[in-house]
Amino acid sequence: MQSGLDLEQLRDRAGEVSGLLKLLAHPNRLLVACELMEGELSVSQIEAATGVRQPNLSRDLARLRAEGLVQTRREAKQIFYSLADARIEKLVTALCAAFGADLKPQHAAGGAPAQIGS
Amino acid sequence: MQSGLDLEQLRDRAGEVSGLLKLLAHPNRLLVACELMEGELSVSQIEAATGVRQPNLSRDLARLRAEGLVQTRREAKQIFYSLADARIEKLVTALCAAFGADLKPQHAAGGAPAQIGS
DNA sequence: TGTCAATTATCGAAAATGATAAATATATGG
DNA sequence: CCATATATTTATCATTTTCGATAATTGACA
Repeated sequence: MQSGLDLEQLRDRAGEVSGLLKLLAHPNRLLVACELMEGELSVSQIEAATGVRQPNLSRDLARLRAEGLVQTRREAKQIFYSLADARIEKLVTALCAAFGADLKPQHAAGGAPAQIGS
Repeated sequence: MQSGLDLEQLRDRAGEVSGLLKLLAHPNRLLVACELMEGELSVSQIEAATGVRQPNLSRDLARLRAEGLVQTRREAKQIFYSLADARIEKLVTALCAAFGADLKPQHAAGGAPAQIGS
């Protein structure tokens, strides 16, 4: 029985949630989020860890910043980023739970399929 | 200790995962996914449930179809959609877990913030 | 001034989106 | 069989957003 999930709550917040998803819906930003899950990092460190080129990385970071998902702290020439919103942490953790475990095609929905595709 | 999440696996699959996120990173498609979590639905039913206009809904469904995330079954004039990929179910379930529960700003990361903004 | 760290600006190509119109498939009634 | 209605998809259009790459700019410090 695919019973009582909190589907209603998710539906109600579809806008908020999808907005947040969009922020992680890009490999670079998802990578950044992953890195920051382990703690504060400077931009250069993030660049090294993710391989994203600086200007683009900076733009992505700016975007996360604009949405309040990350914090910054300056130390001399470097700027350190860290997560600042419990929602990303929850989301990334959830993603780990969903994908970290294996992921075989274990589905078996309705009845007999009948693809439209043509 | 912010220790052993399956972060590495998530990093490795950043491309796959972010691609999947992108599919749900739009209110309409997220809504559709939510509806289908409860079972098979015809296009008109989805339209009624989500309020998305038909041509756009159809385009979104086509996209989900193209990625193999949904199945279709024709019954007379109507076409019924259902989820066809365990990953979305896992993802939506994870989202429910992450957002269905409350969601107070319970963070407290690094040290003293020092926003860049301005 | 010069250098390192990071951000912003800009350009062009590609993708996404909402809206509207046209097309396909499946029935049903003459 | 033809006309028509229903259900759904595909085609376009215009607008906006996104993205990678490159160049220019700001901030901190020796």
